[in-house]
Amino acid sequence: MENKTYTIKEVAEKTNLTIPTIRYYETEGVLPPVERSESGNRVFTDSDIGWLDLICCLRGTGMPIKKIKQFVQWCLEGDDTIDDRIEMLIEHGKTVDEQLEVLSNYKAAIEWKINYHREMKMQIDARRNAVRLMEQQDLKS
Amino acid sequence: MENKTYTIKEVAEKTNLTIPTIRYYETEGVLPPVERSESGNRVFTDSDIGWLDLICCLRGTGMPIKKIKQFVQWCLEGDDTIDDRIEMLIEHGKTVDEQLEVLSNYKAAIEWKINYHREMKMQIDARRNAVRLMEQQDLKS
DNA sequence: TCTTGACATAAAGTGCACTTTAGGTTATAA
DNA sequence: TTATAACCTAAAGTGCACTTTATGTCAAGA
Repeated sequence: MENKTYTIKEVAEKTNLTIPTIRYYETEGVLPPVERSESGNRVFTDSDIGWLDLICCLRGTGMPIKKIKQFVQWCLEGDDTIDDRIEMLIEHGKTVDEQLEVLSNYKAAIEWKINYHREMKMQIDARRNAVRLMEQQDLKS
Repeated sequence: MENKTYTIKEVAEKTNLTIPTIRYYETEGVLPPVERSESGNRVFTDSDIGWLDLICCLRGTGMPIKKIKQFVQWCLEGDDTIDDRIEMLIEHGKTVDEQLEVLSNYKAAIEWKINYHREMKMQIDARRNAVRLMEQQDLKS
């Protein structure tokens, strides 16, 4: 289960990234260099998929590519960068907390809007029914 | 408190948008046309600020400008669009729920990473201390 | 009266994160 | 053996949401 390798297509399916995006991440240095077969094709390992999962996590929480690259480079540089890495993660975690708060406030505002519109709709329907009833009255007379 | 008017600068401060962004929203038709003074300057009301708050809420939850424009246009068209508006808000609300879930999963992953790195740091420090102690031993001998 | 600051417009520019295109190599299957 | 599919690179293109620039008007204070 550990030494399995994957083609770029398989990795794309596993990570929900497109093939060009994965290549782009590697050429940008966000994804560390991937092993190659004799013919030059990328041969991905579970470790590479791990890096991509990390990249997705950081991207999905709004971290720019450049900063992710910085973090990954620190990881590759080794022990001396451990404090920098921890600090970056903690700082980033705080921004994610902020995003969560902002987002749930917006969510509440949207719910409020929905209810407001629903009440509006009730009134509109009531008015239409009233008009319809009046028209029926007119027909009868 | 209701008939107060504002300059574009004041609105920018109130909404945390830049002046060009507010103008951009109006020219794009996302913000309904704002009243003008005799000299052609925009004169904002609380209602305009309300629109901008809505726009910020929808933008901040990932709705593209075009769709916001659609929603605002529906609002201006009146009663007949009430069902469309409610449907859009409900659908959008669902995507916000998804965003919240994804984001809190990512947040958990980051916390996990932080702890992982902290444990790593403990080991690195322990190893460094061990080396330091051994060097002191060497000096004594 | 003149200058300063806040406003205006139209059009071009920017930054980011990909995506698309064009052209080429390699391995398997009919 | 030839065609097809999966991979490759380098470079140009795209889409979105603004932002910047260039140029001009207008009202108020020195």
